[in-house]
Order: sequence, then C-alpha cells, then structure tokens
Amino acid sequence: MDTADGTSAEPARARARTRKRAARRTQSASMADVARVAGVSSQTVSRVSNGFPGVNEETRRQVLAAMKELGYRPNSAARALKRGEFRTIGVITFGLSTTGNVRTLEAIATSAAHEGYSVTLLPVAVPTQDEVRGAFSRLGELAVDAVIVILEVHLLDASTLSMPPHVQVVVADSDAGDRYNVVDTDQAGGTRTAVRHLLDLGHRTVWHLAGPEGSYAAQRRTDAWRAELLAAGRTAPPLVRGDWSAESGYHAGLRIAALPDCTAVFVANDQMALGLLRALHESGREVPEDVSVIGFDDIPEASSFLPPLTTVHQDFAEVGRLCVEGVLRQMRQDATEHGTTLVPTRLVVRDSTAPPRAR
Amino acid sequence: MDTADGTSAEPARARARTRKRAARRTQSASMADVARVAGVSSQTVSRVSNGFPGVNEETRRQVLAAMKELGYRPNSAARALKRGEFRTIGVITFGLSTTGNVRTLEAIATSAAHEGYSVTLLPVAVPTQDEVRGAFSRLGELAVDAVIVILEVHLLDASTLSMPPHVQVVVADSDAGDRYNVVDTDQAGGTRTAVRHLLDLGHRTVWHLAGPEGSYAAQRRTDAWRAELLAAGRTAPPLVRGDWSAESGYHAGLRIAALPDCTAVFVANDQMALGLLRALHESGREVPEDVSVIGFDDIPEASSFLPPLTTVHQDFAEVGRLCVEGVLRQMRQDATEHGTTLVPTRLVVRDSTAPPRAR
DNA sequence: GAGAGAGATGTTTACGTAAACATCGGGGCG
DNA sequence: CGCCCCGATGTTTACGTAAACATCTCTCTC
Repeated sequence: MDTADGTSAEPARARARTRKRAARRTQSASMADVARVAGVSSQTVSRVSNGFPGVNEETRRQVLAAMKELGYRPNSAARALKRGEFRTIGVITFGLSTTGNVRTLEAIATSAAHEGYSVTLLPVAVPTQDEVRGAFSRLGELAVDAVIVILEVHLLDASTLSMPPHVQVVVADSDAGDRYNVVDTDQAGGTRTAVRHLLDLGHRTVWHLAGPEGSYAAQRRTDAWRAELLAAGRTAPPLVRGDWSAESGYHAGLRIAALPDCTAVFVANDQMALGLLRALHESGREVPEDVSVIGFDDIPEASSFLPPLTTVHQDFAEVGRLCVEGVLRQMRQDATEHGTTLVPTRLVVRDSTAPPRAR
Repeated sequence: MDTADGTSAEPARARARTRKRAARRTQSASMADVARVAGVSSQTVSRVSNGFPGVNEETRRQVLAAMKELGYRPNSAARALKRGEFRTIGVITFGLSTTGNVRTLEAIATSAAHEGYSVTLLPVAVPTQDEVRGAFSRLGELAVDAVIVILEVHLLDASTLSMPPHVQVVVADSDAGDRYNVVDTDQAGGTRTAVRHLLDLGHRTVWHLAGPEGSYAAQRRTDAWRAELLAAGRTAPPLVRGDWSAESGYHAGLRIAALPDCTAVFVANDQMALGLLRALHESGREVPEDVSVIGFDDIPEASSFLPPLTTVHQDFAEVGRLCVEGVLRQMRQDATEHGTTLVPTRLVVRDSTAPPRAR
C-alpha cells in the first residue's frame, strides 16, 4: 500500500541500501535510523546520545524511545574517528605469571572502567628487547590513547620506548628514568622494615634470597637489604638468587639449609619463600625456631603457609589505581613533568619469624 | 605547472587544513599525507598498506619510503569504521583472583595477538546478575567483534546473555547450555581419575572439600566425585565446603582433621589444599601417612607444598587457545551449532597421597 | 595493426558520528 | 511595533580508510 514496498519514488538508492544492510547480517541501527524513527535530524540524536543540553524535553523523550525501539548503540569506531580518542588504555605486560602484575592489572581494569575507559592487553611473549620493541611498534596502530607499562624488567632503555605522539605513558614498578612517570611500590622501605625486624629480634645478620638479575624490583630489594645491613653495622652474607618461582626457592633453600650459621632469611617474594620453607623442613631445620623467614608481596596464600609467613604487604590495587589516575591526568593536561610516585608497604608479622635460638 | 606546490588555485582550504593539523598537537600522518609525499593517490597507499597485489614494485617502494618518512600509522578507528570490524575480542571475567582465570586470560591474549586481534578486558566487580548484565550491556557500545566469557558462576541465564547482534560468544568453564559454544576443562574426567587413584591406593572412601556453591566448576567436580564413589560401591561422606581460598581450606581442614576415619580428601583446588595441609599439620595428622590429599589445578607452587601435592593438572593455556579459535571460527562462518569442547586433564602424582596406614 | 585483455593507478563514494554553521520561531525590551 | 537575541532544531562537512568503479597504458594475439 504505502511506502512499505518502495513506491519507486527514489527506489534505487534506498533499496540498495536496504539490501546491503540486510546482507550484512542485521547491522545495528545508526543515528540516521533513530533519527528517521523519531522524526528528527541525526544531529538531534547525537545531542541526546551525548547528553548535551538544548534539547526539548519532549523531543528527548521521543529520541530515547526510538533508540530503545531500535536497540541503538553508538558505533565506537565512528566515535573514535570523529573525536580523535579511543577511551582505551593499553597495558603492556610480560606474562601474567607473577601475582603482582595480575593484581595490578586487575586494579587498572577496574579503575579504568570506573572512568569510562577500556583496557586493552598487549602481551609480550618473551621479555627481550626485540619483543618489547615489537609490542611498542604494534602499539602505533593500536586503538589506545595511553599506555601503562608493567614490565618489571630492565628492558626499557630510551631507544625502546619510542611512543607514537600524543600517547601518554606511565610505567609501573620499573625505572623509566626521567622519560616517563613512574608508579612504584616502596621496595626499599618495605625491605628495610623487614631486615630491621629480623635484626631487632636479635639475629646477627640476615641472608637474602633474591629475585632474578635484570628485574628492577629484585635489584631494589637487594640494594635496600644490603644498605640496611650496612647501616646497622653488619656484614652482608653472599647473595643467593632465584627466579621468583617456588621451585627456584626450593633449590636455593637446600643450599641455605646447609649453612649452620644462617638464622634469618629475607626472601624477595612469597613464592620463593614457600619453596624455601619446604627445603628447610626437608633438611630438618625448623621455622622459625632454627631459621626465621620473611617474604615479600603478601599473596593471599601466605597466611596458609607452614608456618604462616611473615611478609611485606604490597598494595597492588593502589599501584594500579595510581597508574590509571596518572595517565588520565597526563591526557587532560599535556603536562610533562616526570616523577616517581611511591606506594607504601607494611610488614605483616605472622609465625615465620622469631628470635634466634639461644646457643 | 602542476599541482605540486599549490599554485594558489585553492589555497584557503589547504592552508586551513594545515593550520588545524598543527594545532592538534602533531596529529599523526594520514593516507592523504603519505599519498602527497609519494606522489600517488591515497588508494594506492591503501593498497600498499594492506599488502594488496597489483602495485608496481617501484611505486610500492616509494610509498613505503613516504610512510617511513612521515611515521605513518594506519588509524585503527577509521579502519574499524570502514571494515565494520574491530579486530578485538572482549573478555568478560569476574576478578582475576583465581589462578585459572588468569592463565586462561593470558593464553587468550597470546593466541589473539597471534591472530592479529587485540584483547579488551571487561571486569565485573561483583558477580551478581545485575553486574553481569551491566557488563553485557556496556558491551554493546564497546569496540569488540566477539566476547569470551570466563565467569565460572551460575549467573549466565538466558535473559542475561543478550548479546548485541553479530557479536560472537564463547563461554569458558561454564554451562551456557545450548545458547553458546563452550570450552570446558574435563572436570569430570579429572575428578574421577583423582578419586579412583585414592580408591586404588586402598582407601575405603574419599572425602571432598568442595568449592563454593554457585560455581559451575565446583559443582561439576562434586558431582563427579559422588558419581565415581557410587560407581565403586562406596558411600559418599558429607560434603565440606570452602570458597576456593587457602584460608577457607584451613578452616574446613580443621573440621576434617577432627574426623578420625577420614583417610583421603579430594580438594576442589590447590589453594584450599594448601590450607588443608596446614590444618592437618597443626592437628598433628601427617600427610600422606594419616591422610592423603589430592588437589585440582596444578598451580606452579603445588610442587613446593609440604608435602608436594598430588593434583589434577589443568591445561589453561589450551582452554584459552580454543576459546580464541572458537570465536574466530564463528566469526568467519556464521555457524551456529553450539557444543562443548572438552580439554583433557591429567593426574600428577606427587607426595601427598599414599595407601592408608594399616590398622 | 587492431582489438582484447591484463596490470597499474586514479576517482568517487560511503562507513557513523559530531563540530560548525545555518535556520526558524517567538519572547522581551526599547 | 520592530528589532535582537536565544533556544531548539536542521544542514553541511570532515574525520581516515577502503570498496567499487573508472581510466589509462602496455603487450600479446590473430
């Protein structure tokens, strides 16, 4: 009857469009469609969609009704193209193996969502210079306005970090020097508290089971451990190294257990501490009676270790939150002062530390 | 002569454009810019950019040179708009707290990157129907072509999962029924192997420390545990429940330790098993001499527990890979047969299981 | 040597949104 | 009573890319 089947007024174009649309499996409705249904111009739809003032209440209601009827969703690609921003933050990270990274990532995702931003993951398979550089160059064609880097490794030399222009960067837990803003856990503070706790208990000195070479966090902890011992006038025993894994902690632990004069160990993370506990147990050295152990991170499981682990609590959530806050701030005002924000840590004393056994 | 330096034929527009561009803080170069420098049309640039054939080698080289000179990066928003796809996969997940989710996510990110897709995170703060529904509706305006759901919870009723059209979905580790494709670990198989292992060792029956109610994975494990016991003609002891955390495993463990005739426990995940081990230890019951313990997941730390934990190994990486493969396949061919893909598990026998102590 | 065909390149157009500018009533004020 | 301004809405245009179509130049064949 009426226009339903094309009155051939200007049928060619209209029909072509319809056909194409149908072929493209129920494409979602566009502003133009909503506008047609609501009997207004697409610009008015845009204004409603973006909550702009200056739209009559009655009109607004009609538009909203039309949107609902058609199930209209703004096309974010078109939006991004027009606005020149994606409302997306990229996170470059090497693996999600370490608890810390994951918790930070989670906090980032939550904070970002809260600010109306999405988070895109940029995994780096192997932490080599080339891989990292690759991730950064892929980044160029990626739909992100800003990037948060959680590579704790020492791979961020100046040449590597060449960002496309107007992409803001914040680096977590690393030493991006003065090129970028950094959010870091107070590694040094936490370490010194831990070492002091052991010394205060009466231990003559404190051994250290360190993280892998090349890790910034590991190095900071090692440096602070040594500094605190020296400040207390003690000599630092030789360094023992692991690779963050419980397994490596176990192997290192077997060596440590063989040292009769070792009464206290500061371990660079909780996983390795777990392995160390096992090694000490198997070697017949009791914790904390024979050896005191302190970890780092305070993973949820730490309170269930045998014995429950004294450890340094890190606030990963806060780190993530600050990273997001930092990027957003940088995006708003193109400010370029670089600095480091420190997130405090605190010592959680459980049952793996005690005064040395009287001899 | 030619148009090369704008013979003031139409200078106004050109200049306006240049000015605007400069004002917009070094906007990156567009195809048109590259085309101008290379002395070709933008379409040719497009062809080079997309690796299409039919471009003269010499021309291609010039275009590539121009791209390099200008630091050209394709604008992904424009691309997405034109192509109607974002080359992005969204992952809806509740928290990243459980190891499994994280490992799966990591595998998803890696596989996706390998296929040229990005991964966007859609965190769900609290696993309530409303929250989940909210995440799904936000999804509508999100730049994703497909969605992978890793909510292991029973919150995926039909009404909740209303996807925008043409967005493909794959569900990991849950029971999306026949609405969506599902990739799931072979919970039942793993569980039955674990229970059988304990029965084969000579235990009269096997207790079960289950995961929280409402968790699909937990329920599957519980069902299979009961089924396997019945199949062997044993009676199933009363269920003990935790919430996946080591802490909850400890509390449940204290109760279990008080049961003198309990000689074998199948625990629904490794974290709870850790707590259980601690509770048993503190209660003076030795593992595996007094009580055998089997976990589920095979987290990296499991081999460092005291004693090293016998557990069911899950291949999270494979699950993630299959999820990506699944969504991509669905995107290519609009196939709509729904089914479940099972990823096998295997029992890893360590030191926490042994025959019951002879009485 | 004329026509066909293939390869190389240019031109037009559309994707969906939103800024900028244009239009159109009507109410207040001199 | 006429002018100006303001609120509400419509029209034009541009964002950067790529499909579709157009053109143009060779070369090969009969």
